[in-house]
Amino acid sequence: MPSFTSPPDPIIFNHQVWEIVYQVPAGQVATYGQIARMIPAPEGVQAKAYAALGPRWVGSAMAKCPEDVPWQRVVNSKGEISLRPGAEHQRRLLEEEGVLFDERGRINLKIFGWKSSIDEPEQPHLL
DNA sequence: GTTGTGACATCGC
DNA sequence: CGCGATGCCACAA
Repeated sequence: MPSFTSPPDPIIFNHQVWEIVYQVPAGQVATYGQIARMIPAPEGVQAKAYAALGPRWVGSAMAKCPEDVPWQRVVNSKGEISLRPGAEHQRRLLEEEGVLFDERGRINLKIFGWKSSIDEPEQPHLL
């Protein structure tokens, strides 16, 4: 199983990802892109490359996530559970946490989207 | 050495 | 809002 674009320090990066996922409270979900943006690009990695690969790095990190990590709370930007065996189980776990799914099996990120501290920029003034 | 793939995001119509 | 196409890196066979 390819690590899919492992950063210079995959161990460190994965740890960063897991640490963030740990911070996701039950009943809320975070997206791969959101998590990727919360982690600074490792040295030697172009910002553009990181922008394109960050989310996937997060994905690969989740592929190796320990059981302690609530990987179930990590979904794609569409608020949908990624294709993968056990998705039904994941959905069930989220429902147990109070996360509601649309008829299409998607989560309303407007409601259940995790509000990370650093990902919550100050609201711009509408001049 | 080449080919294929891999838990995604974003832009355009 | 939904669908289609594109971008980018590293590892494995």
